[in-house]
Amino acid sequence: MGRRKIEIKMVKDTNTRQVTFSKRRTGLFKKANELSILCGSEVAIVVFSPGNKPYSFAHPTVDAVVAKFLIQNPERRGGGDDDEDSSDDNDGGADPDTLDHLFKETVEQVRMEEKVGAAREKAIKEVVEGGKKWCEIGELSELKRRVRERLTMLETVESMMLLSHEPVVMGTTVDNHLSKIKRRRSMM
Amino acid sequence: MGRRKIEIKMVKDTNTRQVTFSKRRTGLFKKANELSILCGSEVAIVVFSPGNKPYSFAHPTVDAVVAKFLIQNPERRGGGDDDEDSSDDNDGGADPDTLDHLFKETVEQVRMEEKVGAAREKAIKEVVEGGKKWCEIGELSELKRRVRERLTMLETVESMMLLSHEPVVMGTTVDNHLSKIKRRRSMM
DNA sequence: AACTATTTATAAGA
DNA sequence: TTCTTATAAATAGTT
Repeated sequence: MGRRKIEIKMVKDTNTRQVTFSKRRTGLFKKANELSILCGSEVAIVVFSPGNKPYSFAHPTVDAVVAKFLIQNPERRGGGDDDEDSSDDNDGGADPDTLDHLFKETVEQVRMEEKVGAAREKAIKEVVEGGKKWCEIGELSELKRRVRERLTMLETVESMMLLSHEPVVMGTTVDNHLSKIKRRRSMM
Repeated sequence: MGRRKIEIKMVKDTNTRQVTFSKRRTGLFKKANELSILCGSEVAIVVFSPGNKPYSFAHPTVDAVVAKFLIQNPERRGGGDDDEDSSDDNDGGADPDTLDHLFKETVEQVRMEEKVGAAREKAIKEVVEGGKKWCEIGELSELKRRVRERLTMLETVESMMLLSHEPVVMGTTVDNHLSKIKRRRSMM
């Protein structure tokens, strides 16, 4: 697509490589934009330049699209390189905004978290194994505090769920539920 | 780029839209592949077809690239639509595999988790606010158990870090550290 | 950053 | 869906 045909292999000259990156990244994002408009599809692209600067294009958002992807593909884990995805043939969507879907989504998001958590553990292990000195333990305590908070939150939600098995008046707020819980607890 | 020029706007005919999607998705992934080879860059693309099927291309992996992106861009949160990223001009890389970098990465990963956690909370709240019935509380307990496990892990790691302030013999394993910790605890 | 000679992607059509 | 092909678009090398 230029004065000459080029082979698709690493461009050696650093300068040329950077220029190629710029031009092609622009082209790629333009194509992605057209695709999202023409077909109304959600798209997310993340790419790092040769100098390791991050660039992204997304519609509506990297986070939204990637989260949706990870949720729909929970069992794609551990795999390898380059991947084209999606099983096979005729386009059938995921289930819509059913309650069941919401719950599954929730569970999958937690699984996702766990994955990230595992990566963090690995990183920490590597550091500790290397026998490095460490001086930011204060930050770790902060993390612990946050995890504890989340545990509390989970327990609260659990209570809320239990309550929601009762008939609930439409428009009832979370706060209402919470005060119900508190009342129950104070009765114990 | 075809027999006629087309306007970039939603293709109305469902069939044509699906065909356009297929062709353009292929083209987009091809371009992404070329970019990653020519410039040695990491790339990840996630896109949903008009029928909501997920497709992805990545080098080396969607997870790896996206995680790296989220880690490097912790403060891009809350934002809106279409985005091109990266501040401005000349390509300067992120810091290499320093210890400090590892720690930051770790902390950012936890932040990422929290974000996902927040999304989950939101989903749960929506369901509970809607006053829906729920029957899978068993799953929630499972989540609680996992969070508790993580808290334990964090505490262990903290101890390991404290120990690692001592001179450590190269080749010392995590298990060695753990037994040291256990010994200390039994002495308290 | 611009400029073009070329190569490449792709809209229609089969 | 896959292939063909006329044409639009992207881009490699150059300035």
